[in-house]
Amino acid sequence: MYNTLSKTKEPLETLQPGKVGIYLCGPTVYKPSHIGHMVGPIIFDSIKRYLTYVGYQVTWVVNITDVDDKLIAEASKRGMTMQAVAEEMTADYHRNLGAMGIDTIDHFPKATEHMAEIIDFTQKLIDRGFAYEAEGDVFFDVGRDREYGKLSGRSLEAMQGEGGGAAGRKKSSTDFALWKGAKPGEPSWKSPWGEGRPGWHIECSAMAGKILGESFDIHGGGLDLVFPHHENEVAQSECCHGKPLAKYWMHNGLMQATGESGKVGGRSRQAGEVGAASSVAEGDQAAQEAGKIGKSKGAAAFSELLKKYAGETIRFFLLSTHYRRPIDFSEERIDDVEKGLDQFYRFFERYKRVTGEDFYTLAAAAKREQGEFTPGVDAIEQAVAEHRKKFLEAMDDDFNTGGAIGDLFELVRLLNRFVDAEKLEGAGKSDAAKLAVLKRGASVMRELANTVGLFRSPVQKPGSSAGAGDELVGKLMKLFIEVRADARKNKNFATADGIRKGLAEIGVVLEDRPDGTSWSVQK
RNA sequence: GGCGCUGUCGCCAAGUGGCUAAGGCAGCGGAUUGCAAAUCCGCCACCGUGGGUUCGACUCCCACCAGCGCCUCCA
Repeated sequence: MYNTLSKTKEPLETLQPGKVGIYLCGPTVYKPSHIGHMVGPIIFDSIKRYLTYVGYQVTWVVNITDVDDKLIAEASKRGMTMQAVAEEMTADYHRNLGAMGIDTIDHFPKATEHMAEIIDFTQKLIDRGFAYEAEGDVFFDVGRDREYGKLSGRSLEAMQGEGGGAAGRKKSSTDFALWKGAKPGEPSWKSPWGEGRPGWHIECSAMAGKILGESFDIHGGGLDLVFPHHENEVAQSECCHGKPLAKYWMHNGLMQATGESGKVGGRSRQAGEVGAASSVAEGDQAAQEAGKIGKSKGAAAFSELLKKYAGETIRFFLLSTHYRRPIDFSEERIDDVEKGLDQFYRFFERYKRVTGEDFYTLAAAAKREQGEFTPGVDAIEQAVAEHRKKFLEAMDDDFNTGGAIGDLFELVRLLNRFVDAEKLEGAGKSDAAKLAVLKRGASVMRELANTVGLFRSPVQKPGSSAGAGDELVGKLMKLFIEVRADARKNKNFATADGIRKGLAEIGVVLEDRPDGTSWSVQK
């Protein structure tokens, strides 16, 4: 796996044998989550599943930052208490995770529920000389940390800023707040330094330390958090405990909003070479349109996206590329991915028609070593074994879900080909031995998909399900199909095609098979 | 300006110092079908540009070009 700290891939060697502790930076709950917030959770949900499959016992923590300047601002804007805003957005976040099938997170610590730990942590840093109080604020003294900058690869000299609003009280502009004194009317907690609230980074250090220990295995987050958030976490935690915070740092690429402004940005940059200063603002504006989702004003709430796409579609979309790579977000792209996904869903339906069994509840190996696949005499089993191997190799190489999914596609095609070649579909065909081969292949598919949290249950696509489950609709469709079958029998194809065409226009697709006609609702 | 990432088929996207550079979407041809749909088969890439290292590079190094991120509170 790739480690931001060393900038190389390293083998996973856990602190405790067989156990992995993961801390992922969660959201600051001041606004509804957008798709960018789902990237980390989806990736780490898959990583946890995979590591569990490989044989580790994984503890995964995602924090909820529910006290923050932005939250205070949002609360006053909406005339609510900070707590009410936080609760509303936390609920939104949980709904989104649920829709995504992310149910492997073990702990969701909240900053406001860990004030004692945060204050204690801050006090320790003061006691050890790494932090200082100034008029009710407490700052981390960056100058005291020799290793500061090791994660993000920055030198202190290179970082000069004006120090924000608290410049006057800081020893150095690079110092950051551990504790902020409260202004009148702001939510606050009692502390040795007066009423106040925690700074941005401290809650992660305090809660990670409490749940996972002073040192743990993997710390994750978006690439944009490397600096300053993670750098500061490292600084305060390692100065406080005198030992490494996390052994591995994993950072996911950011979701980008696509826009036609890419060219505009390029042009203004070229202009900037001539008149350096003047074009900066221009460039920034272009970046807002084409840049990452987090800064894009048009970032739709994730819950809106879920009205259009199934959670699994989004998951598949994100998993289809490598986690460290930035992804451009556009609905066309998700549409494409969804079409590919349909290939799997159709196979699962076909599987049921052929074997009479449900793919989703198919028994499969839960652990890697249990699944070692010994091919039988059929050539197809050789191929299944190879795909399993390739899939696992891809996942072993820095969780390459994109490559792994490619193998899944090859696996479906293999299985489809087998059904075709052996003519397993159709009335009266039930060669038990061949069916057993199919089942073994499908169970490998089941096993592999489980490792990344895919195809866990049948998906209802938004927009395509309207009425489909309705009993009356079912009866009507049955009637249509019978009438049409009659027409076909009498070679009255004009009528038959007319029915099919008419239904297609209202989004119902008929498929004629040797053993009958099936129907489904398209989006 | 500093630190870093990326550039592979029309679009998306794996991957490798040397045998056929995955896969998906789109497209084209075929099998199948009364016609479709679905499925299967086949076709569709001189790996940003220019140097260098090497017996050999798309893969390593350098330069350049293009796009992108971070540089104090965005996952």
